[in-house]
Amino acid sequence: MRQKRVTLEEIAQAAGVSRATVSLVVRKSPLVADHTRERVERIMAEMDYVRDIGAARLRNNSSRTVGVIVPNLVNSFFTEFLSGVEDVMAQDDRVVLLANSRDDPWRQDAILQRFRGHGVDGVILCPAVGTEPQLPARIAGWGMPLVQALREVGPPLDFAGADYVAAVGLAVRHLVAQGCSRLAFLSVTARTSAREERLSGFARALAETGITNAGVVEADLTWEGAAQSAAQVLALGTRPDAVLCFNDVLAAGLMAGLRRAGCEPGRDIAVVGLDDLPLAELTHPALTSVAMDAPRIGRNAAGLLARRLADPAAVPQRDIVAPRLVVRDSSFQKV
Amino acid sequence: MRQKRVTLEEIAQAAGVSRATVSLVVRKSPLVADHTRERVERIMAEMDYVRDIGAARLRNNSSRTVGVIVPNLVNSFFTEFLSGVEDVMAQDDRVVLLANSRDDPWRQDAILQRFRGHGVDGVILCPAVGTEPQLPARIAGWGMPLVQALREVGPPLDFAGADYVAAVGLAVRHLVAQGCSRLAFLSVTARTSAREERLSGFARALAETGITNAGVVEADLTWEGAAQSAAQVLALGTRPDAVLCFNDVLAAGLMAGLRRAGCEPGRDIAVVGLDDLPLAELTHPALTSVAMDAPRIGRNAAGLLARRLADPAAVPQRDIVAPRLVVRDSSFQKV
DNA sequence: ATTCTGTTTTAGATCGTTCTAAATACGGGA
DNA sequence: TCCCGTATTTAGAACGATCTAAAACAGAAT
Repeated sequence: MRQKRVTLEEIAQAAGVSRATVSLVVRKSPLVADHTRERVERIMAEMDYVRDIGAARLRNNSSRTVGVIVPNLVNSFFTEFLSGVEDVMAQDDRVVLLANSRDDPWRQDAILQRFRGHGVDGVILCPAVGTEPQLPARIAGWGMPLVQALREVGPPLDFAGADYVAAVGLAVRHLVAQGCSRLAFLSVTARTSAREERLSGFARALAETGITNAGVVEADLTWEGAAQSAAQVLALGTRPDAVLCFNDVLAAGLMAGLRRAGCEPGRDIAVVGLDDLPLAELTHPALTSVAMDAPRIGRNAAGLLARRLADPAAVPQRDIVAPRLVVRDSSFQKV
Repeated sequence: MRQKRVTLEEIAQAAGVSRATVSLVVRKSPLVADHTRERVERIMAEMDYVRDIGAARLRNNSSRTVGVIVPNLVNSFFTEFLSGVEDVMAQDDRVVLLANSRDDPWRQDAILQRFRGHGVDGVILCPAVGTEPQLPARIAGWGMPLVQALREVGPPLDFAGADYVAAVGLAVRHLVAQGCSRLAFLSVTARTSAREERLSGFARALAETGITNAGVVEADLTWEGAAQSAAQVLALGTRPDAVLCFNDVLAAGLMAGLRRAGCEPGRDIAVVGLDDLPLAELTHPALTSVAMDAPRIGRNAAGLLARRLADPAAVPQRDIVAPRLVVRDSSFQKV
């Protein structure tokens, strides 16, 4: 039932030339004479030849395949990121092997081994929570080019991300301009570089503006978790008049929780998210957020990996996208 | 710089056995003696051996790789579906090649060729809008096992989807129970099997309940497109008191558009979505929707493909998940 | 005709695995 | 001791491409 594919040999036979010549045609080498190239190409088209990339890789060690590991396929930030990666890779005639680590370093390890077995040319990794800092070095030891994205462990290497310190700064300054003076931060339990960065951005922005830190509350990274944390937010020592959230998912959950508690977000308290997911437009009130252009980060990551593949010795590079404040209704109090 | 990998040959050398024996160990064949197996396995671990699946495929024709083609990575219905697929495939020690057709049949063709070149064992396809009905036959001609998901073209073959006819029925009956009597349907411009199924479900449900069809409006499958269609909905010959939408994204957009037009959804008019995306909880009012369990459909699709790979001659099977009505606030009028 | 260019083409080895078919080892039983 | 069956191991040929180094072929200059 399973067909066997047309091979170089068969094309060669049909065209009356050698395998090697056909191979040159496939790879668009300038060495072959025009008339031969034409004839061979015609025959390839007629016989529906498809080059076996696996076999090619065995010989020349390039599989035109890259692995992408994300911790999650539900949060649309990751899927938009993924979309950007896939986009560039497809343009470059590469294929994406996708895997979901579910934020589990153990699964992540298994995935890496699987990718290794499949001979990927390189990997784009958003490291799972709890990833050991030595991982990038270990991967390098395998001779596997690596780009980290969105999150990062270990010493600085190729990395594509967003400037969350600046993002938090934008948000804080906006809230201050709205007249807020007691800011809280809704953080997450999961320890990632993304979390540290936002927290340190928050501390710095408060210092720069001289505004009161009303406290930091932690929630599980789910809508429900955030909704439940509303009570803690309201019970903080100094009652905040604005809450900056780790991301839009938490912000949306928090708003729902606040309203349940009889506190109307956007009127009684300002709420600002980070990432500007599409859902920011759908919440009520519409959520003020800081846009990070996830697809762009994905494209950057793909670009970095391409660069690294082209020149394994290149000096490490970091591509950081700038944030953009998107003002909606959730931060308009005291109109 | 690029390391060369440890090969069977090297392991064989170190263990003082032949390549063939090591290969048997790798594949967990019962043929090897226990003491040899142990020794070889120990050495493999020590030397960090990783089997080259590409090379293996070249010989035995199974790459443990499957392609997945989705038309879109933004709509979370597709990404949840994808997540289900990836889940099962990972369990089964298979790897997912992901590609985004962007609903473009031409791109879709290019992707299929690329997958072919990579020697995927099979493909899960959600056909792009405008896909020719002969495509499944063509793919079969290549000897490439295929499962269609969510949408479908050509004669019935392996397919994983949801029962949208029933889903629409649930929604209509719910609206009728709420006292609605003039139903409109907000459809999409893109012609897919998914669209036809919902429309015919709508027609059938109206016939069964004897309710007035207030008309069908078409919108682009975007939040903005739906918002703009609100005017058309309100201008229908018979003014509808409920609108059933192609999916939640359209429903959310429509609600925004209605409110802009001074018509409060959930009070002046009922709105019901399909799919029950996470966003249904975030809209205001919270959106009544019919849940389709996208990850489950993904798992089904993966299961169907696994079955087909195991037995290429198996009779075609269709896995259809049942819908579940989730009542929220957008359909509670006349409380 | 011969030598010398430069352009095209090619035979054959090679990548790392699996398959086939056959070889070898090990225990009895005759 | 020899033979036979079962359990284990193996040599060598695949798989389909690419690489290397060399061969064949042109045309021009001698």
